[in-house]
Amino acid sequence: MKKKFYITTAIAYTNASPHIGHALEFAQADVLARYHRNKKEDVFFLTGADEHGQKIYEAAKKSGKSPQEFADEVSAEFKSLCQKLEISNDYFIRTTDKEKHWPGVSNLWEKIAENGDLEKRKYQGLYCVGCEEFKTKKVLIDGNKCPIHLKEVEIVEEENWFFKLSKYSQALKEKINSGELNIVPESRKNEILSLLNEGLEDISFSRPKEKLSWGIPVPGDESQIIYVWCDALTNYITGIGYGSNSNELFDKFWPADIHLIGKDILRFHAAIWPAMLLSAKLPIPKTIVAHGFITSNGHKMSKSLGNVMSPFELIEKYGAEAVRYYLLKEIPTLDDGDLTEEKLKERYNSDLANGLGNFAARVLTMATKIDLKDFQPKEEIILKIKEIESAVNKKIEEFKLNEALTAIWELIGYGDLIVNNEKPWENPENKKDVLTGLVLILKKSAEFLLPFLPKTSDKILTSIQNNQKGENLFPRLK
RNA sequence: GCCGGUGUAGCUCAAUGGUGGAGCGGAGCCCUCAUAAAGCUCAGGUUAGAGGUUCGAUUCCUCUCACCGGCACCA
Repeated sequence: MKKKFYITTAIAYTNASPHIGHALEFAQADVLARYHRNKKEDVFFLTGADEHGQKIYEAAKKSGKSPQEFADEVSAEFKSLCQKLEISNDYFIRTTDKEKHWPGVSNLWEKIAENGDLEKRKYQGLYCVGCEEFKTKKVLIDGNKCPIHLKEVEIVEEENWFFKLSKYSQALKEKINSGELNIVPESRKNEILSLLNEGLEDISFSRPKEKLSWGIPVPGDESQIIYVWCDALTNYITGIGYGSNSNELFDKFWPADIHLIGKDILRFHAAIWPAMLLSAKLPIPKTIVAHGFITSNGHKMSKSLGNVMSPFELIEKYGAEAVRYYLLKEIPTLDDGDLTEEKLKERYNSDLANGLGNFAARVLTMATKIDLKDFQPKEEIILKIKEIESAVNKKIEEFKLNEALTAIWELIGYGDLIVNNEKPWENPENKKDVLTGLVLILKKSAEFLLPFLPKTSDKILTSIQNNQKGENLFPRLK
């Protein structure tokens, strides 16, 4: 039986257009999905959009649209980004999908309720009338003033459904310690463990309809709307059919092998989500991978700093493959990384134009001039390729995609060196064994690169197959 | 405040209890199959600072400084 592999990204919150950070997460998940597909595993790759919540409701109102129209438009942008970045997702789940998503959320809610883990309680909070929302003590000025309105907050009571998260602190700790729930990287795992050591508190799982109008109603309690966590996190199972009339995909793919997320939402994925599943008596995900953020010139990207980069613009200007390459190579997979257009150009020229592109051109130019049938590459080359292959696989499985790329480029550099040392152009007929080796190196490089740069790899492999030089893969940038 | 992490060549980072490495950028040399690409050589860096353990530490311990992250209803 074929091994299955189910990977998800976080679903994007559609209160604003995609930014480069979304592109990073898409690209990383895409590499893993393609890698496992190439290993002939049965892969399902899910991404999607979180389209509920008061923020979206208000953003829609501001732009004079209905919340659904607004969500449709922004979601379309995310779908378009996926396409332009060559993301190979199998489905795009939307939380406003009443057919695909809502029934599963209601279903899961009921399962959790059946287990006695939902309870209606009075929630007492510090409320700012100006903001129309509750504030935590931490953000208040002088302990009682709203930081935006500088007015004293009021103590307001409202009713919420609460999820008894506290029950699950110990169970989660055991699952994480035993490795049943794996959290990558180690430092993030330790953060979660220390959080669990302090003990989790129950959390509210719904809001009164007056406070949160845009969302899924609580089953059996029309006065309340399901709050974001219970709604959004559930996408990971509704995206593969949980709660629908066909459980085929769900039965096959759940639990997720990897939830790839940003480090900012780790707590929700490492604590709340598994606790919900435990309560509902469903299997918990196997691995949660938290990636870092992109800075620009060392600064966090923000609209006020004016250093926000549009992924669409970068793709338009440099091509999807170049953007993918930069995100995957220059941003360490599990850490923060920096992106500027200047660095992107530098990387493009040094690695793609002068490295891969030029190597492909010089090898193909020589190789296509002569007939290479029946020649064998040297043993040494075959060994080198094997060594690189196992390094690449190991790095990918450790989620160090940038280091996997470094290994592939070591192979390209090895090939360049052979060309210089052997000078096959001087007497091609007597150097057929050398050229055969070089073609093999190029072919293998392209194969290893398939998950990272699918289009480029295809072009190289096609050129080799057709024995044609093909187009200039990455023209040098000025 | 509490907990954790990091601090190595201009930049990004790797490594080891015993004469400090790679990639990129920069300088020089050289070849010409190739996208004026590739290859070779060069950076004299007190491995943040101070102290300790040790025959010997950059790698172990302590302290100081700097920076970063976590400490729950912002998704």
